[in-house]
Amino acid sequence: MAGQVVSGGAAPAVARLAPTTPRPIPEATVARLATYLRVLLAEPGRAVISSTELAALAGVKPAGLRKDLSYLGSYGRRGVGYQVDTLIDQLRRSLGAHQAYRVALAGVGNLGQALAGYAGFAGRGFKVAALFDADPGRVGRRLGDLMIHDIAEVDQVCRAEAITIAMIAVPESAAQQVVDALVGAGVRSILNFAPGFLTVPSGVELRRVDLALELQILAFLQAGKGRS
Amino acid sequence: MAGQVVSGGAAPAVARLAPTTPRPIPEATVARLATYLRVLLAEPGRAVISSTELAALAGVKPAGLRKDLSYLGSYGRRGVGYQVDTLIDQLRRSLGAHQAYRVALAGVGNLGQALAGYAGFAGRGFKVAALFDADPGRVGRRLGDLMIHDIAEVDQVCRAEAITIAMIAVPESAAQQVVDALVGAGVRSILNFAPGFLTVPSGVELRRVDLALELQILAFLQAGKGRS
DNA sequence: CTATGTGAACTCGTTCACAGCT
DNA sequence: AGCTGTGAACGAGTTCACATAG
Repeated sequence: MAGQVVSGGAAPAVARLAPTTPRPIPEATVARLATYLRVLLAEPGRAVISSTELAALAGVKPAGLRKDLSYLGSYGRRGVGYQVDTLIDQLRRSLGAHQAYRVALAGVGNLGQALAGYAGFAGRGFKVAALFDADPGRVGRRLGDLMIHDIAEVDQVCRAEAITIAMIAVPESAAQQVVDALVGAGVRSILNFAPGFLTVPSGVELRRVDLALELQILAFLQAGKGRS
Repeated sequence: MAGQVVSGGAAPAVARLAPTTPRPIPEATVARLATYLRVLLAEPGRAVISSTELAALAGVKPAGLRKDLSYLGSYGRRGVGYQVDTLIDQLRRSLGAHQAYRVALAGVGNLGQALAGYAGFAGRGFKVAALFDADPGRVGRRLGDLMIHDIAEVDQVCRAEAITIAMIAVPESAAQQVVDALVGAGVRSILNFAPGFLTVPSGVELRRVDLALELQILAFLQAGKGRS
């Protein structure tokens, strides 16, 4: 299943026996681990931090934080806390955040342009490295320092750039065929901003961000149906 | 908080009079209900639909769909299926989607401008009705058909417009004080696009959309998938 | 004595199988 | 017979309490 993806070369020199990572990490935990990493990086000049302190900064409970961290092994000192730089390193390793990912973006309309210029990606290890659109009026133009390619070139460009992660912000009617094209181009992870149900082959991850849905949930809660 | 969950167990002898929802609806179900509504609205000229058909369109399993719909009462006909217009009406009512919500948007930068112009909101019952920013270079300018107000005017404008839902797309460093200002202005539901942990008083709902986080989860799944 | 690591209880949501209308 | 409605089993994830290490 795992298609070999050539990225930059260099095989990991030491295949060290993992001291720990026996358990599968729940996705909810992964999301929080990313939060802990972000918080720690924003807390400079700190040598050691306790679960209570870090939990407060991240908005979770201490016990839950310790359980989350336990998934990546025992990197805390009992009676002391966690060594910050060690913890950052382990979080980066577990999240795969030790490298910078280059992502493709399909759909350079209203939302797509914002994603292409979103400053929040860079600091978290992501760089929008290729733009695609189907509109002839957009293809060939530049956005920031990138040229907008025709969606038909997705295969050529993604393989040349070794891109395996993509975001799509195209109209719902075009979403499925764009997904198919991306998958055909070797993309294995897709973040979809279009509403609607899309299918991908097994081995490809698809996540959806539905902006209107988030508002609908808020409206529901406000209407008092989910009272506390 | 969620009180004791009284699991089902209605005695047959007790006549049930209220047509309204007796059980609390899980948030995960609410999200799917909104999906069913969207799918149904995109399926015109259809009188009746079965759980199997609707489930296929929404990408869920038939049994799960029936359980979801059961939270809003029994509006299906056994042996037949669901009356589409009745179902749409009930979904709208339960979701609070029978009315159009007017939402405020704080932060009219890169992402904020995209949200202000996002076409997907209108069809789902939301209209961006007020814009705010702290940058003097933006305040007073127009975006679409709205004027950008100074964030200091949030109280005045939100109360005048009776706005109770807001989105914030401001830098992380300003997010908490913007939230505080919105809450002070009577906003009870906030969708936050800034990373970071924010606090709100009880009675106010806060949801977060972290774009970089979604990519990080994808990167994790791609790199270190639980299997081993 | 302090703070971590984790088994175990508990809560919440999903899946299943079948009972109950039409 | 067909399809819905739902109790009950199941599983994932969270919380808790305490054993454990420094």
